[in-house]
Amino acid sequence: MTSERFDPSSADVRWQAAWDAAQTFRADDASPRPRSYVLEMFPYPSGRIHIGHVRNYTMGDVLARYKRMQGFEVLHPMGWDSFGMPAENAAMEQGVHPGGWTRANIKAMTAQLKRLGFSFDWSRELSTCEPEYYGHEQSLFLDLYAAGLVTRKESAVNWDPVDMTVLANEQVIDGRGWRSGALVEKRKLSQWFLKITQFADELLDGLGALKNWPDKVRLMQENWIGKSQGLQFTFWSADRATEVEVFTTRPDTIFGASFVAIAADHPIAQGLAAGDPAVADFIAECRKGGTTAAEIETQEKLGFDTGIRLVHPFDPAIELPLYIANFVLMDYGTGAVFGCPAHDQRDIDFARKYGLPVTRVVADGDLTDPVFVGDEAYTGPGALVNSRFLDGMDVEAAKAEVIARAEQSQWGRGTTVWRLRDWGVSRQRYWGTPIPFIHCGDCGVVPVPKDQLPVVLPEDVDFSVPGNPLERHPTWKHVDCPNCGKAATRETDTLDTFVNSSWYFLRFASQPADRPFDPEVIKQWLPVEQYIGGIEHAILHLLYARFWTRALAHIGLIDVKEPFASLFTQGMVTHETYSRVDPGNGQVVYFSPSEIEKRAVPASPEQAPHETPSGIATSGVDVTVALTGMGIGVAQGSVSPEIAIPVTGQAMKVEQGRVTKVFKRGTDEELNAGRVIKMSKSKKNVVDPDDIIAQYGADAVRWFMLSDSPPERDLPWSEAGIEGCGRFVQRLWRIASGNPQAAADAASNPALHKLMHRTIAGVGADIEALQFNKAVAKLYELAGGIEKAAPSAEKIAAIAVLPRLASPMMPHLAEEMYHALGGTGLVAEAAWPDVDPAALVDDEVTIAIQVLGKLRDTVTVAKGLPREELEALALASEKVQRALDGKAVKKVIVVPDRLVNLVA
RNA sequence: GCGGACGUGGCGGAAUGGUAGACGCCGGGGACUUAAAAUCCCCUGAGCCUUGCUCGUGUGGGUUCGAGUCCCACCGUCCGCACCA
Repeated sequence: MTSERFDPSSADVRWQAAWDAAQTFRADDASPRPRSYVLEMFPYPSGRIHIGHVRNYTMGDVLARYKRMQGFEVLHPMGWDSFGMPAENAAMEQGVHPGGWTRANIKAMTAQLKRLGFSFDWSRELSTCEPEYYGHEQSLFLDLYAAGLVTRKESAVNWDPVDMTVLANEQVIDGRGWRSGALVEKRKLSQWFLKITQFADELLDGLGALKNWPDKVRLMQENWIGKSQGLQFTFWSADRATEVEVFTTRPDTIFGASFVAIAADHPIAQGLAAGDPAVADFIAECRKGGTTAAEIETQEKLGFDTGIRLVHPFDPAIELPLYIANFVLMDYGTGAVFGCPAHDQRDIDFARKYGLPVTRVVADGDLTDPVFVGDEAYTGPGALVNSRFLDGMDVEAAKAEVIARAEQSQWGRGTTVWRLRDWGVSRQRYWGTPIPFIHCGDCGVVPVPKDQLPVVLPEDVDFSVPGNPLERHPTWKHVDCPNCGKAATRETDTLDTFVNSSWYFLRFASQPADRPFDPEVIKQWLPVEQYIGGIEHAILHLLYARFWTRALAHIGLIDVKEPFASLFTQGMVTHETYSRVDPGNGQVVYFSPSEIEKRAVPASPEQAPHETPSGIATSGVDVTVALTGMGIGVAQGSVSPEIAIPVTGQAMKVEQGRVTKVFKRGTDEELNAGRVIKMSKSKKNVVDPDDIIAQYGADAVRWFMLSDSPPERDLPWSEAGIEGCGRFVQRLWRIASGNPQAAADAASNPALHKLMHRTIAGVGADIEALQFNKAVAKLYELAGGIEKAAPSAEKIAAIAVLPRLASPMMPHLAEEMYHALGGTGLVAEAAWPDVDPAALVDDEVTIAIQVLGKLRDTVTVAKGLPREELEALALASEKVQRALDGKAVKKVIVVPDRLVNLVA
């Protein structure tokens, strides 16, 4: 019972229902099978599934399905990272409730995901905005608080005085709120922090064990944590009235010091400013500087000599001027440094500008002259010079010596400074996890008792006025103090949404109603065997999740320390862009590539004004791209003339097949074929997954996501590419439905037998290595091999194995093929085919014969032929003799079963 | 500026130091068809004096019997960080 064509529109839903009915993808905690936890980063419910999600989840799905076929009990869950700002923005813009908006989005996106046939265990679906999730998060937060890992401290935030809200750094544009346009103020607020710095060392050391993480991500985290070892010590003025604590990673260069500099925000600078308007002016000048990358780069080094002189710790006779400098950061180290211009580029820039001494203390080869020439600091290795007792030591020895002496004389100590800050988790926002604390006039900050959890976010809130709706809710924040019973108020800050995503992988593994998770169940699933997501989460999300896992292990709730054994960061899905500068207002207008089709039209109206564009390129006529005229003065919805762009970039208007106008290059009407970039609404180059599933079926879309580009690189979307995938789906279907009867006397086909087993082994290895593009190529080869083969038992066997090989990637088609071939049950539950190791061994090999490293001939011989025979065969070749041209062979390189290279 | 990745046909890309361009897309030719779609077959890096030869993996050097692959320098593209003491 087979139809001519595979019809995804009926097959997809049919098999999705079958998997559902059989509970195929339900992970069983009680299963005797070994465990495999495959996880993709869960999405924010923005409204629509993006093609990038499709790529991400397809990769995870292939691995999860393959692992299941390999006999693993697979946990492959899906859920929603559903707290966050877009819901509040929608509430303000559209007058809807954040919860309603979010839940409607989840519903729509769930339907989209189901259309793709992903093998998710939907019974474990979770949504972080529901009390069933965030209530447990509050409980964990209280546990961390009890363990001393949560603190409250004053911290500066970006405050938008019009919207009455705190802004993230990314929301501050040119010093103004992105929505209100109001000048942003720095405000000090008492905020909640998680003590991630307490785990800085562990988080850094732990990276070393994450062998299956991309080096790039480990390096980014390492830099983010930013460990620096050095010496912290105090400079005093001769009269002991001023002391400046500095930190340096180069204590060895202490005899090259020529100034001390403090940040504009440093207490000493602030103190001086109070009594001296000139200092105050200078500090104001420093603050003016922008904070963007480009501004910092071009910013000049500025300094202000305070007039204060500090004495050198090793010799009171040496005095150093104390400057206030704009390049010193208050929030790193101690907010003060000593400058050694000869060996630090920043310091030499500063010293040259203010005429300070530049003394060489590390020899650059034979250069030992104390007078340092030039404007480029020497930061390389060398021996200490001009440094008294340090002379002759190498840099490392000198560092150790200075630290030892400082500690002995008690004016300094060896120390470690981190770039990593404690994690501020307070958000003055409505749509987040309420922080479970109560402020009492008498008792201070009191944790909400666990039996009163969850602290539920009220739904009846008002977004018509700016500010945090929790603040002005009539009843919500008013509670009695759990401690003394007096009237008190709830904390109205909510948790950073990164907290939600810092432990969701635990809740997926185990979700009892009465506690966050069951440690015994966690033990059998964690760590996640393979985590897949975007590189944009290389630092924050992945660092926070690692921290939470360690913190929970630290307080004994779990005993896994690293949540993700392997990490894979996939590339983006890109698409071409088309744009044009609108001559009217000078703004760039984008056109959707979906409106573009290739066709030939005359290159100019002059050339052939009445030619009808045909589908055929003829010589002398440019191949052009025709674009319907959305956005070029044509009202949407009307019948548009077309805009055609020849490959050279010149655009023309085509009406009813006639070129009526040319948008000349170099004029203000030029139309540009832009770069291939990430899909984005504003560039009008998005492709909606629903549209392409409807057109080609889920399997073709999945297959495209895996084809061609290596998964870590960007994948360029193309219409031709997805069409090719659709064709391959049909091709496989024809193979399976073609009824390949082997004639009784048909010759056997050992080559196909080998190809089949090579493919089974290769596809499996490629999937495990996440090299899906290679697995795809191997399946194409097997399909081609089967099609070319004459009827034989091997051909029947190869066809029979095809559904199982295709199942992880094209699950709906695979089920259909499996049943067409008489399979019972579900191929999704079938075992991955066995490999015959004997079939992987070739008994014949092709030997390359080279002369002087250049290929001259090949011979096919039995495997394992001895060297002498290979050599003789090589010399017997006519082509080789011609290449040798009578020259004597001086040397023969033989690589058995591979090649012979004759050196003449 | 610092750190990292990458550079192979018209395009996406294959290639444990050992036959460069697997596989796919595009393109060309043919078969089938009244015709089209679909499908199938063949060709498809460049050049040439075409039984074959020469050149060819960003550029220039090097190591090697042999380099897309290893080393050095440079050019270009992309990404991350950013005055971190």
